[in-house]
Amino acid sequence: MLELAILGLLVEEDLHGYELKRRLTDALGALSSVSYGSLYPALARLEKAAAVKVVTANPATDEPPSTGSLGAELALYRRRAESTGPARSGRTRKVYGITERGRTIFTELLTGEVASLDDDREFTLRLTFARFLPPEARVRLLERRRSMLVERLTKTRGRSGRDTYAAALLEHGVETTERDISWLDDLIARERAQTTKGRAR
Amino acid sequence: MLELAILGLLVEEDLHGYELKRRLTDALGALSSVSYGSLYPALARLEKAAAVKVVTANPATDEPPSTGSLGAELALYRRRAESTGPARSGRTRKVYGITERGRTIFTELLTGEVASLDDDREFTLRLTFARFLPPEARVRLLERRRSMLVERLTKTRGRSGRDTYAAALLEHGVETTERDISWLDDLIARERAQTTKGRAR
DNA sequence: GGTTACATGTAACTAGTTACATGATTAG
DNA sequence: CTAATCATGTAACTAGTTACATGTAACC
Repeated sequence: MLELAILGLLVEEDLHGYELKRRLTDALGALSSVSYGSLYPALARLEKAAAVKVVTANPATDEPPSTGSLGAELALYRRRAESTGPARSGRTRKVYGITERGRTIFTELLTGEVASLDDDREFTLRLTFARFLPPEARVRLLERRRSMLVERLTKTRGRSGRDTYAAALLEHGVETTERDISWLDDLIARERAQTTKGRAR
Repeated sequence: MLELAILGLLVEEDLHGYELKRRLTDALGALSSVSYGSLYPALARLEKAAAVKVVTANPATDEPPSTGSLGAELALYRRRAESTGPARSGRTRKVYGITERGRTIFTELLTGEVASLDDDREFTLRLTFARFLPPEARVRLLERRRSMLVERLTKTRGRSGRDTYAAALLEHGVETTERDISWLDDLIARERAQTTKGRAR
């Protein structure tokens, strides 16, 4: 999960560990405030797997040598001045960039039919980076999540709370899940409309 | 977390590991389908800590020697015939009961101002067993959760999604959190009404 | 008499955490 | 010159998972 998040952030811009942590904590928010103790080892693993590589110790004066795809170049230029900052650093920092191999791994992790979408954090993370997926994969993701929630509902309906609190919890859970489902329906509908329009159909 | 759940279930009735697992998976539901690989070691730890003890290999013919508190005796009798079943077993099973020490630990875990309520699962679990808490502690739990959610909201509001998906996610998150807060407000109001009534005030 | 469900347990692994160690740079 | 912030990294721990190993008893 952490690997996916790191790669997702690096797709659009080169970043060093410290900054990466900040983004993970407050951009991806409440769900995953990552610690350095997991971040740096994760970066090391990714580097060993050739998914990322150290770009430089000061990113402000660096070559943007055709990142390969996805119109990321724009963001790259914009950000370099903005938040990675001009030549400012503490201890020498290691700025990481994603490799072509990293992009492949990223897509695999993001699509990955393997993992269970019954983990809310997992789904949230994937949807955050859904813009990097082709439309069909996006719809698949949304629909897999939907059927998972429907299943959860039918399971929950069979139960009843033994007291006020358990009952309130159960009922609130059902309502929340129902809202989640119709929210997904909206997203799916929008997605289909988009696709259909694109195909001029 | 697992320890808390186990003790919570044992407060009302003696159970063996296999049955405990079933309850944890479908009674406490979607949030935590526990595996035997964590359940049995947890039981062993609890036994070593004298929080639980093995009651018997067949619970149907056992002494209910004044469990000590909380009107749990009723449930005890009810359940013994019902789900722990009459003398039915596979391999010889170990039925666990909670000890007086276990009850103390349970209450500590349940009240525990230590743990972070930013984990949704943690809060859900606690509220599930909230009936075993005194009213004041219950209100404290609800209000701690509430302020945590308010804080989450203010943090989230400062951000904006960079594309449709991230934005939709953010917006839906805000709405869900707002609903959670007003749900908590209801529970708190009900709790206060109850307390006031009890005090004839 | 074999499959299914009941039942307990261990070993190796996963994915993170906290606490610590270290050091550079900047602001006051 | 010293405190705060930036920055990277390791070690020990936490809380779970999956896969395996073993065995009983009921169902058909």
